[in-house]
Amino acid sequence: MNTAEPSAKIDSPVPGPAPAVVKANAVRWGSEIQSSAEQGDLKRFAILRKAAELFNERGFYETSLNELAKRLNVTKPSLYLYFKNKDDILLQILNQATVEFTPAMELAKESDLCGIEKLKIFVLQYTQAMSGVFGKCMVLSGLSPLEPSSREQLTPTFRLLDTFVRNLLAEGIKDGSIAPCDTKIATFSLFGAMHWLARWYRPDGELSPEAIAEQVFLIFETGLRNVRQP
Amino acid sequence: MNTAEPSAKIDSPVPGPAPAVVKANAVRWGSEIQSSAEQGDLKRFAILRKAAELFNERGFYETSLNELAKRLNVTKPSLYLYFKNKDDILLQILNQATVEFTPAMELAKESDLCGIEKLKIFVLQYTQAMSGVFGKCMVLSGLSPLEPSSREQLTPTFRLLDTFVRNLLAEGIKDGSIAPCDTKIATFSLFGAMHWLARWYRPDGELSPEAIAEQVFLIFETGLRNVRQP
DNA sequence: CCTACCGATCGGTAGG
DNA sequence: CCTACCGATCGGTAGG
Repeated sequence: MNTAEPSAKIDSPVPGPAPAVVKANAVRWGSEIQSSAEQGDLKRFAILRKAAELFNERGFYETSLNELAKRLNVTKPSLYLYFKNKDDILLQILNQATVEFTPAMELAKESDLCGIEKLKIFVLQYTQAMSGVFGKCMVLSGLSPLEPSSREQLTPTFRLLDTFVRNLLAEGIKDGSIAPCDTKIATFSLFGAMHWLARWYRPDGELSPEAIAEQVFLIFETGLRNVRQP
Repeated sequence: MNTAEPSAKIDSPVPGPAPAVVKANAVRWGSEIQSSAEQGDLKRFAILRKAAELFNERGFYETSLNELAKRLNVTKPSLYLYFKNKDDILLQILNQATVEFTPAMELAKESDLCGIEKLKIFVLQYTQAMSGVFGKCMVLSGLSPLEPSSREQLTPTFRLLDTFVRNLLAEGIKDGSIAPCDTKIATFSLFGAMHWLARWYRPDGELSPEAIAEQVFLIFETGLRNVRQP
């Protein structure tokens, strides 16, 4: 008797290809039949989501696969039907994180605005992506627990992310919307601020992710010094 | 049997450069005689330093005590003469980090400047402290690997650090040198930027810690938007 | 799909 | 006699 249906837990505010969630324990031959492949994807995603939650709460190394399995009401060997090993779980979490922050780059790129305005779009989108479970896991667990081979699989994406922002700053400096500055350090400062936010952000806080993102951008946009009253 | 005093306070007056570690097996009655207590302190600090380096390179969990001992040309049991356990090593590293960043608060507080100028002093000092091995370890390893009891021992200091900066911002807003903003988010953004820098900073890079610190502050002080050419 | 169990390696500590 | 340290091995637990 399997009372556990991990896919029933999924509620996905995911920008990416979030699988539509239906009650998986519903009529097996009802109007909304699912192929076993679809069910497998849902289960895989449920594991991914719960794993990210636990990694964020306790840390990657402090979370055992027995614990993860227990929280999903399955047994440890079941996890290996969907993932190669513990490393693979984190890798797929990080892959999901990249899926969720990629629109931030695309939306900024597609817009026909000046540098600082494009940066605003990016910062707002990216910060919100980092407030999700997968984004937070990317910030909190990072790539260091991964085996070198898994890490190398992700580095191109992160390098792209970095150069994207740096180019955006350079573009803004060129079009005059951004003050001349060290784009490398500005880029790192920006990511640092956004990632640090992901660290302490709690969904039950006072401010919404949108409001936080706007405040962060505002500080970087106009600075802290009061120009009117020096 | 534990002969080491894990709770022993770190008396090392070392904000920045570590004491030059001399070969302990050198001339026993040379001109520079050391008491066994002094030798013990030097050895303890040498372990601390090497541990921080390894934790920064590979991570806390990826570094075994055997590996640490090997790199110090001693055996693992020797480590337990100076530390209670692996947890205690990280705890003392973080204690050293707090010793190194505390002057940043004191110097800012002692100065008789306005809010934004005090903030400048703090940011410059703190960023440099974070570019040291102990500061980097604080950022990279963090408090999460610690047992709850060890973590609780440090949280007051970090809470103090946070409120210090937030109060500094409030002070600056009051004296008119800092533009009105959400001090909570500004504080987190600042720490995020400074900590992220510690993450990628390499001593062999182009820019000195001082130059980097100045750039970081400049971005937060004046912002990215070009006010002359809107 | 579960119970049971492995090979490897960890942190920590015994005796000499 | 004490300190520092070694070779050998402990119990416990991780991934699989």
